[in-house]
Amino acid sequence: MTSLVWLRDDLRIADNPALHAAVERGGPIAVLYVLDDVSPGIRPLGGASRWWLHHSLESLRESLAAIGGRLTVREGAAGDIVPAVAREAGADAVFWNRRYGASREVDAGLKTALRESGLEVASFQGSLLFEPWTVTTGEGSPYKVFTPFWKACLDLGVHRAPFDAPTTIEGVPLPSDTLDLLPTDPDWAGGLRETWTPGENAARDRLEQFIDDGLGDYDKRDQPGIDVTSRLSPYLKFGEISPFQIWERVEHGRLSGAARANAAKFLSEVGWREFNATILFHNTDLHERNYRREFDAFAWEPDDENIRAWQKGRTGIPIVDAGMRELWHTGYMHNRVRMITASLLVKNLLVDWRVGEQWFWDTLVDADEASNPGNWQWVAGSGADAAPYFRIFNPLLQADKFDPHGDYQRRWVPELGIPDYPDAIVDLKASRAEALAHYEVVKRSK
DNA sequence: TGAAATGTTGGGGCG
DNA sequence: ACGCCCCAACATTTC
Repeated sequence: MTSLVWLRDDLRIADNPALHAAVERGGPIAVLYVLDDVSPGIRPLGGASRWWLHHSLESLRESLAAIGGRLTVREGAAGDIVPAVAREAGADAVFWNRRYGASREVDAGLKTALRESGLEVASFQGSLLFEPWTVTTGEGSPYKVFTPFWKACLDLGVHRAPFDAPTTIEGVPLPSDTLDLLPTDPDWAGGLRETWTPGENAARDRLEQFIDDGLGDYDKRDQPGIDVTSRLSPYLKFGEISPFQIWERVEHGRLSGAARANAAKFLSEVGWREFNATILFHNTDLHERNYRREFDAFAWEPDDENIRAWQKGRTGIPIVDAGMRELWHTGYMHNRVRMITASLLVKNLLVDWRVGEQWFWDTLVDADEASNPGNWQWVAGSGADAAPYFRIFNPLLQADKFDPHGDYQRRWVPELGIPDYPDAIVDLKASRAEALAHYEVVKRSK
């Protein structure tokens, strides 16, 4: 009567439907995480994400140990390892929470194979409030525009409250690989350590702190110099907190008047995560291919020197350099600045959005299979409900508008105002005109 | 979840 | 006092 719970992007013990099902079933529970960089449809984690994962697994190991459980970690192809560990554990049931990208084919194959060998297998809804196939237009097709999508979701309603964490489980000790996912030589993770505490307990603390200190001023969230965003994205990406827990706390928990006034706006940002996941479900190659195919005709003009200047935060445009340096140092960038830096790369520098998407994938601790390419395509104009291509940010005006006192820019670019701060690598007026000229091809091939 | 170009309006200076 | 012009300020259109 042993169950195996296979964890992926759900590294938590509270509100974990697969773990909950195993607890309800009774008997010993083996908990497995597989670091799988090899199965088809898997996109290997970037460096910053691997750093986060390392600490997240440590945290999970402690949380499980505190209630009697054990965490087994293995490295390799999940399709081989999950059945093998099920055998080692003597499990007759395997539970997991569903994924929604290309790797779900791995899961489907496993479900069939495990059932054929006589095991009970069940998958659960753990990381999305609304599963992609349940949100459709009147015609039964997926939504392409956020606002009607989110309205349809709200009409459906969130169908369950979070599950409590189990208070005690009987773990199954199994041999475990030792994963060291931390960077060495050089150790570039100093800024990440200063900035973040991965893990389920820290996720809960972060949510509470956001509700106390951020949500009431959430109408100022577009200002990167003011710390009012939730910063929950990496916790959500690794499933250290679930959207059900966020929903429950914000929609039904105690809030100040000001926080209550901003609750719907914040939850709609959670809605964008749902929207991108739905787009990914229907377009599993989202990070490789234009959602709007007419953008295949766009003639990108990548230039290695420009790309390097952008990556290193040496474009000579203060708000852009600030953002790229925040990213490099902390594994994170304020959302408004993500839009500004992305716009410069794609529109002023005419670099294919996939180049920027890959850089963010490698450097963000919250790099998400759906949100990262979804948002890059949003900026590029090639995505679902995207910003029109001709909507080109002027990064200097954006900086005036959203960092009017320069607090954010000076924080990350301290040499501002000193003579050795470089000139801009691109003429904003001329490159804007050139971008619009390039866009003509896309318009014609529509 | 823009920006720039172009158009319109109206107050005030001034002949 | 009047008309003309200038030009912010705002609105609309275009990309």
